[in-house]
Amino acid sequence: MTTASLLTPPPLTDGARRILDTAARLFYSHGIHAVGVDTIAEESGLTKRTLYDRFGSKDALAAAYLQVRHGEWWERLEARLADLPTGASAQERVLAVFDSYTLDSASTERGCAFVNAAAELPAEHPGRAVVRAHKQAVVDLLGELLSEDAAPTTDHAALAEHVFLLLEGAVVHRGIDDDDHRLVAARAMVEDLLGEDRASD
Amino acid sequence: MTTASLLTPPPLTDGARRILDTAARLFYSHGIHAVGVDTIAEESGLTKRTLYDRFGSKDALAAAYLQVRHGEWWERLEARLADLPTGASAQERVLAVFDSYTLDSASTERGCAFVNAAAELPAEHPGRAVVRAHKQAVVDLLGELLSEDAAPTTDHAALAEHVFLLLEGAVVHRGIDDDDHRLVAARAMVEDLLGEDRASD
DNA sequence: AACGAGGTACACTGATCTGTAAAGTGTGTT
DNA sequence: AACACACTTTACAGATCAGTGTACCTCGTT
Repeated sequence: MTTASLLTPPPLTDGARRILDTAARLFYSHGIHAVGVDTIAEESGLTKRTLYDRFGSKDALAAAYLQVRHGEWWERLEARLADLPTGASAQERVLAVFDSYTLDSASTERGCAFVNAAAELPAEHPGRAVVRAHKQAVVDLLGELLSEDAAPTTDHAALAEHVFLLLEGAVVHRGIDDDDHRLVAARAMVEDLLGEDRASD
Repeated sequence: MTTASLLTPPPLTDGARRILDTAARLFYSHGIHAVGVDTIAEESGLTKRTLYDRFGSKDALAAAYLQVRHGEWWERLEARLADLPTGASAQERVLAVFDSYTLDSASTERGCAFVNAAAELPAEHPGRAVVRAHKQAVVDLLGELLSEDAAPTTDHAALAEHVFLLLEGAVVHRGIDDDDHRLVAARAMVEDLLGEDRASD
């Protein structure tokens, strides 16, 4: 409930939507501090006045950007999960999370949008709450995927944290390295990790 | 050689040192974009003129900040490794890397300085090369620590990558969460990981 | 005594930053 | 006809940004 409202942007007018999409693209590629509101207005084909009428402040726009980013990520992942054959194992479903990064390289070129935002936003910025909510949602999702068919003896929460940290490390370095080799490597690690788990069934 | 020069700042005058120390503190706490050169000059008790005479540009100063940051991190870690009893296992030595984060909380409050910098710096910024060199040095170090007494059957490089990703994920989230619980958890995961490895000797 | 190096003081440039003021246009609804 | 709404245009405020020019001071070295 709290999380849902934190991760869902308010209803938007057409113009606001265009501003937000433009802001999302620019914020992700160049960072939030590096992009001015004038640039956003200009590139979206709307005016700064509209931007402020709709969003109130650059900080609020940045927070909305993170909400949009979460929404897109979540949708892409759910679509990928839905595409799996019925009865897909927990392992296959968790690996689909990694694939959603390696296969959509354009949207991961600069690493994790949420980590990047947290890196440059002060503690009191409204976007930081969105970042925390997003990360909590990812951990929770991994926990749910793992609890569906895993052995009752395994600690699903701990395993989810392990997979989560591998994922985070790999995605972050996707933004530092020039390629996705760490994502591929992390995927293999998780495959091993969950393979061993299943072997102990 | 290349790496060493990338990670070592040039010799500095006393004033330059004070400017750099001040910049390091402010850049880490608030981000590079968020801190102006006027603030750095003022807080270091020197003038902006001196800053530019010594460093030439803010970009160069930011790159030097990352070099200093790496140097301090490396020294702290070497001291911690030197404090270990002689004949300490690879596991103990790798875990010391994690301890260097959990036990020096002030310098990790905002997560990984290098990841944070990469998040806000454009691809062509000189600091990015320092970030990559630093991360390479960390992976290499882990690989060396692990190869010292591990079983010959294990793939040290792959194990080092695994530990590295857990470390990276945990340190990054140290800057997002309010506590170091993920660092503690990651340390335990590595303990397990290397424990199993030793059990297969 | 001369000189260079490190540093100070301070005014300044030109650009860019977030945010606001004021007045007006077009469209659809009641 | 009246009104709300989304949005426009132009202009501006006030701050801050990185970076420079110039003149001067104080050392230690030669």
